[in-house]
Amino acid sequence: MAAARNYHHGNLKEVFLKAARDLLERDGLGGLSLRKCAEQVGVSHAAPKNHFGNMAGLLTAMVTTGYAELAMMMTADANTNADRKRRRDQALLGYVNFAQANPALYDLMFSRDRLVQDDPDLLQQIRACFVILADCSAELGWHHGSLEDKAGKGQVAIWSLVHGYAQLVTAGRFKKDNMKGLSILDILPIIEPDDQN
Amino acid sequence: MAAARNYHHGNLKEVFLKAARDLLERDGLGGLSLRKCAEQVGVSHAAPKNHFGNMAGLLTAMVTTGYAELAMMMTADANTNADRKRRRDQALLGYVNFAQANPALYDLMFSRDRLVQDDPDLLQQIRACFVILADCSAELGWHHGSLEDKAGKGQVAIWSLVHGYAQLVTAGRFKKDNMKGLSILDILPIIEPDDQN
DNA sequence: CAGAAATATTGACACTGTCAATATGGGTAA
DNA sequence: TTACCCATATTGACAGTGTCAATATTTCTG
Repeated sequence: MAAARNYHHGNLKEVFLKAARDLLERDGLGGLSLRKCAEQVGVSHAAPKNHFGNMAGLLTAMVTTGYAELAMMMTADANTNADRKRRRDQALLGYVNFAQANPALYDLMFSRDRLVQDDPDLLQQIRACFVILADCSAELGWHHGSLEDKAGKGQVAIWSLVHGYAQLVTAGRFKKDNMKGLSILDILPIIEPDDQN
Repeated sequence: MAAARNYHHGNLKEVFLKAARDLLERDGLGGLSLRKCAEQVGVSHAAPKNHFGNMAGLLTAMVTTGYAELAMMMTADANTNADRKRRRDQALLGYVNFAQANPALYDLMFSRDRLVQDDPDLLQQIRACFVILADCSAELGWHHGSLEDKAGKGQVAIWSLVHGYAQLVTAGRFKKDNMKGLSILDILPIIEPDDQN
């Protein structure tokens, strides 16, 4: 069933995905190629066609697993009965940790081309991540606007903030002295300014 | 001086850059190739080597002009003697407008690979943009922390927020009913919550 | 056990970036 | 003007790429 033999590799799809992610993080998207992955795994250059169709299919599969892992990183400590604020902080820290651990994949996860944007699995994983983030924005201390307005603005705001922070920090854009060492939780108070006034 | 003839095109660099940007926005980064640009401009496939060295050089030149245009979009109305808050809003709107007008280039501007990251011109243009953004964060209504801390946090926060918003909105991630139609200024009040309490 | 389906290989093709060698023409100094 | 240098453009070649059709091998199924 799960035997790695000559023909019929057995679990080529998983092994190929892992090799592709390693190569992506090592050499960047420009250094990733189907043929290099195939060589690394030890199969012929056309083997991935059966599992991924084409390059866009491979990248989409990689990104889909990325969103699944991102959701796991955000909910790693969710089973502990901590209060909402603590769980929210854990989710945001997990989000940034994922981006820092997989910077090239994280970039690819927000690419407009190269992916099969309407892939059902991909869309589902994206939605799952957004649901977690939206929950994080539920109790932002906003003071005006209807409930619906506050919800929409809060979701846009927290997603923009954490995504922008994650991408910029992994890109090395925060290197000035007064910016170094700041975590997402340090700049999060802009969303809850009345916290300890 | 600026004559487009057979040999010695005259202003090939500019024309090539424009063709590359058109192709980038039309077909995405994956659809951009030196040879297509060369064909479009009407020169041989190796002509760009003299001006850009290699593909990374071309992309770096494109991104550098992108940052220059971004700075212009942010300061378009700066000469009018409007108050600081109005200038700040104009800068943020200009930022998002640039991203929406050049989504593929904007993505490339934050790519970690494919660019010559230590190019002096590129670094200078990035710095120029950041200075404008940092100025926008100068009067955020934060209530605790030292002046230095507030400055660093404010810069990280506003850059993260506007970059995240720009990339997510151009990626089409804000399509839910309660998120549609929100501009960067709609979610900016999270930074100035005491505004109209 | 036989045929079907899944999976992997081989070979080919057009396209890509890059480089060396060559050709062309503009700029400059004699 | 003339002769030369140098910037610029072309040509040709090469290895590497994704993709596809045709074929081979293995597993699954009735």
